[in-house]
Amino acid sequence: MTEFFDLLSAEEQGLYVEVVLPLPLKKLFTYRLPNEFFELAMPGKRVFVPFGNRKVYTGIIVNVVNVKPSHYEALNIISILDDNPLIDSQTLEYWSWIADYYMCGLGDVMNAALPAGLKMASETFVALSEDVEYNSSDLDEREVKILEALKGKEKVKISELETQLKSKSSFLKIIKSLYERDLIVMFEDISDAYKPKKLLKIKINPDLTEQEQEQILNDLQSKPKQFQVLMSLFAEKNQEAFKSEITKKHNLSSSSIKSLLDKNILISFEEEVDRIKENVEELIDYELNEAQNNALDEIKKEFESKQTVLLYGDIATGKTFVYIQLIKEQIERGKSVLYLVPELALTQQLINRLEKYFGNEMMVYHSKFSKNEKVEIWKKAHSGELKLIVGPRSALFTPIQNLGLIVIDEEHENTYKQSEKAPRYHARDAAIVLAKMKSAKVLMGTATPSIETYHNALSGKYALVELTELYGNIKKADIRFADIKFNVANHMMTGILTSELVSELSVLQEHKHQAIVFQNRKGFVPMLECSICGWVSKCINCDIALTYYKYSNNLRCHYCGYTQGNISKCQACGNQSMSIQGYGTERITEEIQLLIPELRVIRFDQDSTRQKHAFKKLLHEFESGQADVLVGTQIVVKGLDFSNVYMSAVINADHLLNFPDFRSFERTFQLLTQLAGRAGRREERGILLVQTRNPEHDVLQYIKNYDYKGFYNTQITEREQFNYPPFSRLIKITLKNKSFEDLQKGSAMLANLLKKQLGHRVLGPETPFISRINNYHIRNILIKMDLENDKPQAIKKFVLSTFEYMLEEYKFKNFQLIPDVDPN
DNA sequence: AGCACGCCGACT
DNA sequence: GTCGGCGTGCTC
Repeated sequence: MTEFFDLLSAEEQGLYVEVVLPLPLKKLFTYRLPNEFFELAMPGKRVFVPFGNRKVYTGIIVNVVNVKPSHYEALNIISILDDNPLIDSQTLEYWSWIADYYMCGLGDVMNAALPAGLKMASETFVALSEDVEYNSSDLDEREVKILEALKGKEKVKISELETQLKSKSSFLKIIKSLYERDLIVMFEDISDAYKPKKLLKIKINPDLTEQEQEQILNDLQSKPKQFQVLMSLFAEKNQEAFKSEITKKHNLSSSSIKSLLDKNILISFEEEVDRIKENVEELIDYELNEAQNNALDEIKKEFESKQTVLLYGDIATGKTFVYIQLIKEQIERGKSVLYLVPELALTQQLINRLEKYFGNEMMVYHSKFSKNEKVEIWKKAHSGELKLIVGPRSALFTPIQNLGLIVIDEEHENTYKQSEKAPRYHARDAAIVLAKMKSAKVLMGTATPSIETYHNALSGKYALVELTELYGNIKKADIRFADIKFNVANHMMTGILTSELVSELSVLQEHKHQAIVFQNRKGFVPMLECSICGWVSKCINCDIALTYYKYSNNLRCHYCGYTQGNISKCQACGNQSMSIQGYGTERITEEIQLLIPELRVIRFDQDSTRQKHAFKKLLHEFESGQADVLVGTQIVVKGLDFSNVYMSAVINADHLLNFPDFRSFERTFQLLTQLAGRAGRREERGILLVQTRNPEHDVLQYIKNYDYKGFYNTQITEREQFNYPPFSRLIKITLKNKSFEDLQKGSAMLANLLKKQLGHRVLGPETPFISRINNYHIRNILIKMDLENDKPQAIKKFVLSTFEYMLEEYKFKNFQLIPDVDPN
């Protein structure tokens, strides 16, 4: 009786699943569960669901419920993709935390967390109808083109067809009309699902008796090629090998293999292989020095009572060796480790080193890996096979099992914060939350802690361990200032190079030294200015001066890519007196070259390293001594260890110091200290030469004296005084709109709405430094939340509901409102 | 995010 | 008059 009743109620109500979709939408979507899936449905499993009138997406079940949605008819799910949940409940909880804390949708988190190969979506395909016959004269030129393109093909992605034919927007209409005349068919298909890679293996037929084998060998005397194949297989383990490998190794032809297969002497079969090959070099060992050993012991002791430890150690104290030892111990205990690095491209040396210690148990999570490769790493992590994953912030989402420790190298790096797109998370902070959920430890290391982290370490929230003894014979660089003001006053400047820098550069070759020259990209880019009226060529879409490129002799916008060619004449006063202002790396390279022609100078920035291997090539060139000077942007500061660099130089420190941002001093300290660490790492003491108009500047003096603590003290006082982090939490709201007036009105309105409730916490709207990008005008509103008295989650909720309220208002529907929690 | 619909300007 | 641009709304 009860059974019958249950059945009836299931029939009446049905079972439903609430699903996250990998889209930037806030809500979950509810689907009906057909009877055959009742048993299989559970949170964490992936499902295929229809969405909109054609698309199919991969979603993840968040809840299984038995309440029928009241306002709409739920669609059925198409299928369940996993036998076991891909995402466990703890991970789902973690995702929700990120979504709530960073004010984005769960779908945004899902999108960031799952590799593309695990969230397949349908794509529209088109193909010719069967037995289609058409008369070209009945059709127009473009219709014929489409039909021609489809000829002989099973199916073509509609998006590919569109790009292939370079069609404009009438494309879809033509497709539609062809479809209505039954000339073509359209259907949805899942493209690019993960496919394991399979290779063909060959093996000596195990059914052959020994006598038969001998007989065959005898018979094959006259066929030396086939004989050779057989002999090489006998040498292999299990008398089997991958076909492609064995042909390569012994220079065999596949035709001789084929005849052996035909004769049934060999058999063939497919075997799944890893796409990611590990170059298992011989593992090596090392020994810690006394200081490192002490640090290690201290860290372990602190871990007994604290979750998070900050290892504050100067550059070149060998922090990496301490990490390695800790990782080893974790692995020995059956735990696994996540090792976060700021940017993989700049960490090659570290990765090579780690590979030597951990070989196959470690894997790098690289954004350049293909879809399928990423899925393989994911699966390996999921299965517990991997013990160490090294990667950038996104590696935080790999499903590593049995997590015991997260290492965050160069904790202060701002690349740990994702700002461009949701989820706008800070990997350092999110890692700490993850570790807490998994009862794992966190070790952060840096020579220049962020103010927030050091504050937490001093206040006892984190433990603090110091490592100050320099490794080997390394000496800290001598930091000197070259006074631009003095140079200018005494006519000693050559372009932008001070006499001090020139004289150092001119003796480089004589002393067989190398140098690194740094120029901040943001601070000073070359632009074209009229020397009579001061008019500057600006981008037509963005509020920003166009950057001048010498080699292509044109102007380009860094934000939208707009280019402009004809640039000899001032468009305001008409004079032919445009001159280059500002100095990019290109101009600096040129100036050095002009002054000291025999110096070999390499330029290293986003432009010169855009091509895939250009980066490595340039690095190698410099490393092997084929160049004397490396000129570059931020990229030269980080992680590059060149043993022969005697000097690093900064073209203009004032641009760094004066950058309008409460973190600009902190960043200057970090940058210059790191740069100093790049110079003179052998027996000889190197120098960091800083060009500035203000050598007496407090911050520069702290840098010169390597006095982080002194610097920290001034900073923390200032942060407290102006109520900046770590004494407050920030939410930056960016508003974007095409209409300038609407933006003005809307941003004022939002600020007022927020102020009504939050009062003095709300700052702005403010016009950012670059106030228009791609024809969108931009305003910022900043919310400072009090750390002690405010409830951040309540404020965030209020902010989001205010967004909704505002978007409901007429004219404000087309606003982009982008919240960024803990902005950089 | 994608996709359809519907409203306006510039062209065969 | 139509083509094709873009703003608006909706997706279980």
